Amino acid sequence: MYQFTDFEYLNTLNEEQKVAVKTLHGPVLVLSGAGTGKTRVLTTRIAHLLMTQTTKPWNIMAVTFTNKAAREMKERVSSIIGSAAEQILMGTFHSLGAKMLRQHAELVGLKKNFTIIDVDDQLKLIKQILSNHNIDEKRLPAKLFLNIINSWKDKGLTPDKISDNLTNSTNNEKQIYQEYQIKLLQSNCVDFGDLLTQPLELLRTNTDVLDQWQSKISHILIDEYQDTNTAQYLWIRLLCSKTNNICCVGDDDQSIYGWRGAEVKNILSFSKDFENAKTIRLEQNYRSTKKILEAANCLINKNNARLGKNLWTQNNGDENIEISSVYDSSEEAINIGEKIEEKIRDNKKLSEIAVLVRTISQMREIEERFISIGLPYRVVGTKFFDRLEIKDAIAYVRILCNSSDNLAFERVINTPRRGIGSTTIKKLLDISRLEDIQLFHVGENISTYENINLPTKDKINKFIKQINEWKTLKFTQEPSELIDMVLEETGYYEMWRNENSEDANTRIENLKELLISISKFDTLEGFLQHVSLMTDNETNNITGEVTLMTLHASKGLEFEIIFLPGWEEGLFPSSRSLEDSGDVGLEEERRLAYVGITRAKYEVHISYASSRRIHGLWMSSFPSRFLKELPEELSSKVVVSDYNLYDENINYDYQNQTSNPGYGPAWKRFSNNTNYKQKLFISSNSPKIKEISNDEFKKGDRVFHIKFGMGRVANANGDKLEIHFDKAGNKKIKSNFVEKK
DNA sequence: GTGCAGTGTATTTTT
DNA sequence: TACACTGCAC
Ligand SMILES: Nc1ncnc2c1ncn2[C@@H]1O[C@H](COP(=O)(O)OP(=O)(O)OP(=O)(O)O)[C@@H](O)[C@H]1O
Repeated sequence: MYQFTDFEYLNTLNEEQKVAVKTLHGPVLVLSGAGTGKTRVLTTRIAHLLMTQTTKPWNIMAVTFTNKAAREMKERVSSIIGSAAEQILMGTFHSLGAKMLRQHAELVGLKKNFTIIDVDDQLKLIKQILSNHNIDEKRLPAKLFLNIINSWKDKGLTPDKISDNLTNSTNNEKQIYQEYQIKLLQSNCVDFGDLLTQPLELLRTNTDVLDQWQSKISHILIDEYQDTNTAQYLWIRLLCSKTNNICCVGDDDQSIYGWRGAEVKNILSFSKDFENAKTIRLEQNYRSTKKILEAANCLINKNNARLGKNLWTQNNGDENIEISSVYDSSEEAINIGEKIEEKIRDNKKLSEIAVLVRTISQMREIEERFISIGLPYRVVGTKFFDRLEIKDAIAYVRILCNSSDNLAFERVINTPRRGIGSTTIKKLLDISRLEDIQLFHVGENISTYENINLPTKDKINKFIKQINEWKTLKFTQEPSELIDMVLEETGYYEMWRNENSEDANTRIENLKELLISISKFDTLEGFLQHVSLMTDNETNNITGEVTLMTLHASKGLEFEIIFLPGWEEGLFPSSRSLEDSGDVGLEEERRLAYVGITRAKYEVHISYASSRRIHGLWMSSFPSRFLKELPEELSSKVVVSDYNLYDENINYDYQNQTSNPGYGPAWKRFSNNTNYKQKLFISSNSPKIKEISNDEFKKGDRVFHIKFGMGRVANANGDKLEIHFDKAGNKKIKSNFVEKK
């Protein structure tokens, strides 16, 4: 027997956490709010399972939401138990699924070296199928089918399980799905959804495989359980049904992937799904200050579909949530930049500051601002591997590793230009489809086909010959050297060099960067298997950089200071979300806001702009309804510019947006507004809107503000004034926006 | 088969 | 705005 007192890592836990960690058998659910130490429970529990010798590292399967999270968890576990942590099966559902699938690939008709394709390739494949069916894409866009197929996969539905009442049979959805799967199989490819459905099918239809895995895995641990989908749920149910040793942690209020098939009901019905489950609720938040936590609780309380919880903290801190109203997105970026510079002067670490946005498109302007003021930053989740030149290069890797990969073949055959144009490619595709052979083999036997002219055949032969030569070199050459050679010999580098532009140079640099990441792998196959699942860029943040990312990507992370720009109706909550899913969509948006706020330890800075450019048009925007849902007494309002049109208390008809006064392109109204041109001048020419007025303000002064009218200075601190307005209440305003009266 | 001009449409979030 | 797609001239 062991003694609990021996395990000093348990001292870092509170009593409830200890219960969760020490319950080593049976189903355990830790359901609790943000920052209550759920992830810490999971990490410590893994260590405890090993320290108590309850099981072996290779018998543990731990599922995280991102690969990065898996890496971090592995690091933390090994800091407790040492290098044995390496042997734990740890990763995302997708990466673990891929692992299982590679082991048993032949059972589902794949080869071990199958390629994982991305959404772009999925779409290309569907487009090909639709055009074979003469389906008019204007009427039924490929995207529609993509969404349907993906959502079926999220539910773990293979084509044979699609019953007719699930489909709109006139659109042939089921048949398209079937053909899509056949094409994938022929290319020896899988998509992301397959990494869940195929392993599930594997376990469902092969009892010996199921047996083997059930005996292998003694304990399953899952983080962020609220964002699992049906396919994932079914998979882990099968895996753990023998031992029932499953421990899930999550928070129903942080479920933000419903649009991707995540089912909150998985976490809500855990104790029904797993008999004798122990449910543990943690209530102490260790991350945020009282004010932040209360504001977040108050907001999430507006959701109806939730369990509800008590959260408290001992962390004091007197910073209110700061809500800034700005004129437009450019001023917003400037403002964030200034605030961060202030933090630098206060000796805050840049690595403890993050800007969380709703949409990726918001990032650009902020990035540009950071660049122009020389502020170091990093973007999490931008996909290096999504760039055109990287995809081209990877397509070469793909065809060298898996010659069946039709999509890679198609991408590469005329890149760079070889004089094999769309007509020829169409002929090759037709042959491939009619004779049911891979494009590459069509190419290999090109001389036997009649309807292609000789010069073209020569070009194709030459291309195939090149590929085959490189394939033999795979065994002798370093992977990165080989790809460097491929890019040189194909003339791919040259194609960009000839362009001789700034853009082309960056592309060549990116390719060099790619070679560096390839060189970290022993084989091209190894690289390829990782690259399709890799999303987070590895940049370590030791130098100290501000982090810029989407709210979705921020899940599970924490920072001292958080900026949340773009809290405007339409953007956040996103109008698309409301249109598509109504109240359900709204509640998910609100959870997203909750996630955003609860990332902060000490400070939250929210901002909203009156005007934002959408599709190149200036649109006026109203403050997000979420602002009203934050407690008044916990927030401080800052008016950054006196040209902003609304404050967050404006009466706005959320149900019927177009009925609101002034709704529509802002230029309509602004064109009649003399301030408009003046404002444009200021925002485009002056890097900082900071013409400190010479007027000294002191407590008690009467002042006038263009929007809030008359008021009296309640507090003056340099150019920062706190003013009691006669009509508009208390506001924090910079002195250059008010006049002394 | 290639290149370019003109048109239309889209931005929600990701493994 | 910005990029993907189409149609046309060479
Ligand atoms: N018992 C504890 N005592 C002190 N600090 C703790 C304790 N448990 C966790 N923490 C700290 O609290 C913070 C939040 O922990 P953790 O990330 O595990 O929470 P979480 O519940 O997973 O949060 P979220 O749901 O927001 O992702 C971390 O900084 C962690 O180090």
